[in-house]
Amino acid sequence: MQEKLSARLHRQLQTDSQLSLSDFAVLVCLTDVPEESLRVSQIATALEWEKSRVSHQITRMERRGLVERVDCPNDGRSAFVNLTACGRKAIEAAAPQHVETVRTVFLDHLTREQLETLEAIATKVIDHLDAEGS
Amino acid sequence: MQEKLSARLHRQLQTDSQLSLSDFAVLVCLTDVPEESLRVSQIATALEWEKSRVSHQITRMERRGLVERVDCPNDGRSAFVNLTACGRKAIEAAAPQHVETVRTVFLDHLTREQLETLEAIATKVIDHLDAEGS
DNA sequence: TCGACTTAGGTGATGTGTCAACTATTTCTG
DNA sequence: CAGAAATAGTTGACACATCACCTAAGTCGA
Repeated sequence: MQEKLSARLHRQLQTDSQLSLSDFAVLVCLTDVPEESLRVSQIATALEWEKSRVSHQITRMERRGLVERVDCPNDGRSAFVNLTACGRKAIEAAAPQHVETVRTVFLDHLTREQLETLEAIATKVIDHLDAEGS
Repeated sequence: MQEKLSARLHRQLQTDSQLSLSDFAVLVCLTDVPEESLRVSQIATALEWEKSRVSHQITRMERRGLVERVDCPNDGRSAFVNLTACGRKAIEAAAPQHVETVRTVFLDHLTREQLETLEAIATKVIDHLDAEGS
């Protein structure tokens, strides 16, 4: 189910908005903060991605003009990732349709009880995975 | 949950047996038939993978000696994929530990009811995805 | 203040997955 | 039977993920 769902959501986002789920995830992070700017490590923490994964992803997104890297003046090691106008436009255009798709291919098929059970499962399994140190 | 689970299972399989989940899936297909041999398209159907994905995967596995390609005498277009001794050894070594990991990181945390609910959810969602033709 | 350690991030190799285009071989049909 | 269409599989380009390793910059104790 999970593989088919991801594939379906990925295809929808890609077709309708030329964004991947990874692009979308990063853009959501950035739009979630008022400055529309985060350091690489903050994105990594938020998404639970490796820093190298974030770095590669940002490189690709920068190439397409969705975000831009800006050196941090306080700390010469860090780099800020800023949302560009193009990136903001992209996610604003993509989000409503994406949310709608999540509903129609997934949420709408679940009863409230089923959703609650799934949430309980996920919480339990994730807690255990996190506890054992991955 | 799903991402963390896949990551965890992948890491276990990779670390303990030098196999990826994809390798494992292909090997399972092959060991499931008495001849230990399938055509590319049969693997694609069984795993619901694109034929191109299968082809790439087989190329990589062939390079490592897990499987081998054999031309089909009846149909010049087809190719058989055969399990090698090395491949059989690999999956026999990997399977018990992998199954055990699936239990300890996932199944053991679910009650019978939760498992049944999850199954119902998956069936419903998958049926719908399949029905809409993608 | 000097050197060890840590932290932030980037890079290249390799494996993985998708798409579009391609070759070669049936197979079907007029 | 000739040519169109379907089928089997491969390939190359690119996006994505992980790993191991690297650099540069800050931090901190002797």
